[in-house]
Amino acid sequence: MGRISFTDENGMKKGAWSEEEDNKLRAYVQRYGHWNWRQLPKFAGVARCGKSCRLRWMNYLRPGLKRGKYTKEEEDLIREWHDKLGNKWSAIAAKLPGRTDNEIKNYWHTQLKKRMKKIPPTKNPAGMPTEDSCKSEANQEGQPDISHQEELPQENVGPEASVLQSSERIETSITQSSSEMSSSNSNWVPEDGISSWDQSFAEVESFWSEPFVLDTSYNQNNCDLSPLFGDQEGVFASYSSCLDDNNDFLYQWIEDHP
DNA sequence: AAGATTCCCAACCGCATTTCG
DNA sequence: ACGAAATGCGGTTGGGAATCT
Repeated sequence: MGRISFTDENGMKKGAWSEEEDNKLRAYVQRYGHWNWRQLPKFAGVARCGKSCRLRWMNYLRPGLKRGKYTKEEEDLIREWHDKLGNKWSAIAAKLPGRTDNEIKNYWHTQLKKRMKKIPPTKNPAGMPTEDSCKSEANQEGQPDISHQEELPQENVGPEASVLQSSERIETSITQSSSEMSSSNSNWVPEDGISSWDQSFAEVESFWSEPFVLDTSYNQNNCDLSPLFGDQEGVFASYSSCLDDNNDFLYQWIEDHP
């Protein structure tokens, strides 16, 4: 399914993603995170714009995504939260782990919207604001949008905490943590004590200039980077391990705080 | 069997918001 | 404080698959 792929006037590929492109993007993001979507496609060896890569990762390649039919519970949740929040798809998606905003949006338009015509809208039990009032109230007087009100536990310290402090958006934290770890939080130091990211980056620069080689033996929890980085492997291994831990933590936290 | 229509969903686009220098 | 760049969000579109006639 999807659109026929083609190359635009800037040499950027558009339309449906090929398996090869998916593999390149997946392998790259799983190893190094999305430190900068704009630059990422260049390093990942994908002829796509950053925006397109981000979308593909978020909606299709990201680990932990559920696919297929919606359960009754999920359907009820969507109805309930759409009632409260309106078309705040990303906020609704945050309530359904494993589902993307795009997916929920599509589901709403193709399934629930039709059915809602048959079923009268559910009465708002707690007098929650309607879509419109929610919108206006949330944006007044500097109040954060309701979709961004979740906060993470205070007791978090260390690299994770500094990342989390930089973002109050839980749903953003899930997917953005790795990029912030490296780009926004540039003072973060890998566990092995190597303090200069730039230095390390420069030392392995040859990697970036080499054509991308898909490592099919890649294992998220046990990736052997030695063929690529030699002695620098530790930098990236600890970096990627930190990213994984951070993501796991966030996913777990969301599970525990529906 | 084949053409028409509808459904579904991946992907694009434009705008808003956030971040950074 | 300001502007540019990066990122995120929601609406819309395009096209393959499924269904209907």
